[in-house]
Amino acid sequence: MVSAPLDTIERPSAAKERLRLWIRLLRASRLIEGELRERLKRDFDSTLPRFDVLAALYRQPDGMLMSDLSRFLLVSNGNVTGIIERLVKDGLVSRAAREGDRRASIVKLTATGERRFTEMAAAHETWIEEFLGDVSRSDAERLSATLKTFRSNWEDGH
Amino acid sequence: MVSAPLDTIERPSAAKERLRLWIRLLRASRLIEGELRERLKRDFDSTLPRFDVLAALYRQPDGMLMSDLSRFLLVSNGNVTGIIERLVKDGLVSRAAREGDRRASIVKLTATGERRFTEMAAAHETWIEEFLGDVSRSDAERLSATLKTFRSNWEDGH
DNA sequence: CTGCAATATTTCAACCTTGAAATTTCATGC
DNA sequence: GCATGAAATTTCAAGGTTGAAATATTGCAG
Repeated sequence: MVSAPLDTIERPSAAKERLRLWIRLLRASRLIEGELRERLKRDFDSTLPRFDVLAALYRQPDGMLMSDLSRFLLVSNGNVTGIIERLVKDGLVSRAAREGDRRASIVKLTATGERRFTEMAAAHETWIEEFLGDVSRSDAERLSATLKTFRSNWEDGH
Repeated sequence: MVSAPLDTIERPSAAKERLRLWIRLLRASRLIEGELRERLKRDFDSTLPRFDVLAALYRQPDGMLMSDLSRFLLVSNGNVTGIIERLVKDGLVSRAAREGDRRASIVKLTATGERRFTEMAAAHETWIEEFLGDVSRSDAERLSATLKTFRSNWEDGH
């Protein structure tokens, strides 16, 4: 037993590789998020959290509960309260008590909100294409699959 | 010319694939960030932004300027001001005017800060291994390489 | 019915974040 | 010397974020 396993000598451990991955993942998201934030502000006088809420509601024409939204977006309840408040004030979202349950509110896009969102979504798509256009289709598929697996495993255990 | 190109019929366009990639990237970072935030709070009564600053300073024993920090961490100047304020109050970071230039402050870890950071960093590594342990070494390497390429291309153009 | 746990949301303090304006200090051309 | 622009940082308002405590409503066991 003179030598350690090859893995620990000849290249970074798998753990180090995963740590490096996390750091790059974080930096990439921050770069992209920062750029998106800037453009949403510039072109639509809006924000990323608002965009996320609109996107979630767009997929659910029958509306969502506040708690549905916070679960789906991975943010706290109190957070959603504030964001919805502003979207309602801007006329992009409507809010009504759920039939027969005055605790729950059902939140929907208004017609204006829907129109506004489709504009934002179109711009968003071209921006992402601008940012990630250099990633080949096969890389995108592989990466995407890895991240999906990660998330499934994660959510099963938590 | 009866049929469109195969790409557009048989599977999502490369652009859609990249959009999907972005969404998964974002969700993965948020899941991990959320979990890290929770544990840093629970075990060290600290936060992710503070951890990031300590990590940056740990790599630069001679200290950094406020502006170095904000550039490296991809956050605004004003942001760094507040975080450093709290770290100084907690005794983890020291601050002094740069020799011969009273505009600039050089920020360093204190001995306490260095000790504290190494504890946090050790925990951080085991957490990341817990989160990403299911990602194989080769997947980690591939993903990491793709993200690195993306970032290089990005930073060249901006 | 009535009390009490569960559910849905809001409130609040503390912190993070940005971008723009203000402040302080430095460097340089005249 | 000195104005004046550049550089480094701070300040500030507006918004995003969390987690814990408070509020309001519902459902249900007895």
